[in-house]
Amino acid sequence: MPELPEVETLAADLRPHLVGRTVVTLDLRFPAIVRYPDPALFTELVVGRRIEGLTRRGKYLLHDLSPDPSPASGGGEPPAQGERLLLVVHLGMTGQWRLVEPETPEPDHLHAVFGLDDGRQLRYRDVRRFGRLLAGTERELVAARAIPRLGPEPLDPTFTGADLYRRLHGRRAPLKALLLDQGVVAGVGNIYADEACFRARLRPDRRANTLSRRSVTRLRDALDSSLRQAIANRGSSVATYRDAWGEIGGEQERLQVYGRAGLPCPRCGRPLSLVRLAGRSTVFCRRCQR
DNA sequence: TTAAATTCCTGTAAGC
DNA sequence: TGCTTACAGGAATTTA
Repeated sequence: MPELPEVETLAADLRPHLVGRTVVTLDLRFPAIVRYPDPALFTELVVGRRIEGLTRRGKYLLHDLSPDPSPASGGGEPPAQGERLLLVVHLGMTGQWRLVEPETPEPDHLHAVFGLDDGRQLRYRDVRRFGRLLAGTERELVAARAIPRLGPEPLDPTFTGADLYRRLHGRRAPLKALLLDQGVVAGVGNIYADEACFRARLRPDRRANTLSRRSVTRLRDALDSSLRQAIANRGSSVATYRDAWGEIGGEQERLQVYGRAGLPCPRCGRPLSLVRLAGRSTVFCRRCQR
């Protein structure tokens, strides 16, 4: 599933190809994949705009669009904070965002095709349709609750153990449930929540309010190293994740606990346990994680 | 406000 | 072989 490292890989790969391109056509095969605004308005907002930037926030891909459909050369002042016009893509579980030549055969479950001014196509494909497309200004999307308030970026150097501790203390939910809460920290999903808990040697079912400051600092560092290693390996392809070129990542072979229930713990060799937590399968070592 | 449960969605695999 | 069932899970929504 696409989590922070997978979305980061997509953004970095696509950025040099997309920045400067203009969206000239949009073929919405499954209009309900557009969650905001309505599909007609979405099309109106996106078609004719130039893509001026591509960034990631949490698990969201943010495409900055030119403020004017037919921008005068030279450009004006950059938009005020919150006024950036964005094309937003969230991949959900099985979403794929690919840049292809137009003659590339069409796969099943293709929901949107964006034609670019260089002839290539940006295709949104999503078997389970948990993903979504949105467009609007940053301010508008948040005000309309089309995008939730997101917690800090775990790889931001200003995100400290003390910061995470403040967000966890007083919460009685299991640690894992809070790591999955995008309002606590953005971009972490089931894979890297389990990996970070293992690295930090913390049981994922520990009540968050029982964690010491020291443990939470270890957890912050574990999140950082798990996510950075995954980015270095171009993400995990555990199910249907593919990069912008349709290729798989390399991190799935290096995961220490996710998907390895019953297999030996990489640290102590005892079989890894499987439990259900926050509605998610959760794998951890009963001996190494306390 | 918080926590837990429910819902959406379809391919895959297990069981009979 | 063919059918049924459980399972995978991000996050919005609902319930307590």
